[in-house]
Amino acid sequence: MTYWSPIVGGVDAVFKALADPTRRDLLDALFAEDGQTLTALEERVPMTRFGVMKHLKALEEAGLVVTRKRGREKLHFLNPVPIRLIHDRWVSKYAEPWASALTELKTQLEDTP
Amino acid sequence: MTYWSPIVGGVDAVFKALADPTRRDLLDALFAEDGQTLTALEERVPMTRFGVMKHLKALEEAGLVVTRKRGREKLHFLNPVPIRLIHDRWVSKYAEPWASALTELKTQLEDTP
DNA sequence: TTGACATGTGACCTATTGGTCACCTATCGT
DNA sequence: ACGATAGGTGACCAATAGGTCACATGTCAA
Repeated sequence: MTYWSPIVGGVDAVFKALADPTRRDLLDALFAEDGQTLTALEERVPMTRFGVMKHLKALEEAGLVVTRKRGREKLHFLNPVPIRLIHDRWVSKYAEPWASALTELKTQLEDTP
Repeated sequence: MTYWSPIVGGVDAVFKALADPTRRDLLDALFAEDGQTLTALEERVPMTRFGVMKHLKALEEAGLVVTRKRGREKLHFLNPVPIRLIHDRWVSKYAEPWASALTELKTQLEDTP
């Protein structure tokens, strides 16, 4: 069951969105400076405005980016919620057991005289 | 600088590998039961052996799966290291500030009389 | 040794994706 | 009102990815 999901296209959309290096670069750009406009982001990436627009659309549909319009410009903000959900519900599943296995090993070693 | 990398194709390969639902299913299958063979995994997924092979190859090149040969069979094991690296170096960057922002807010609220 | 079994390779096709462009709408400043 | 600026749409193309198949190699078990 899903309690609340800002992820329109589901988990799959988030993973797919993160799969492209350009989109990760855009997230990095927004992480460095939030609320940037399309034309500002366009300069950060070797691509025409239209390519950037498509990537931003993918990020937005995945819920990784939220937007607000101010006059004729569109401001883009990073939304960490989906990536946090991915982490909590999926990444931790694989990463944690390994970490705890290490911890157990450590404990075991320390407990052995 | 990279200290040690089991990720052959780099971070990008890992993200790309995780982007496909079939490959995530395969990881789930290996998470449920480690060391499965190709034909065993084939039954878990609506696809021919060859499709599964390609997906496993992608997972292996991303370092998410490691293999061992036993006679004529090839055993597949889940490797949590790359996903852990992704988490530590990338996911946490976006997820953590948000979490700490919440924590700060909480602290602030509690400190206000 | 012979047949069944487990996996591997390369060609092949189709659907999807990344990227560009011509053209269009809306808003700003003067 | 005007040109300049910010963003949007749909068509289009090339590259890649997902999937299947014919065929081929290595390994087990009787």
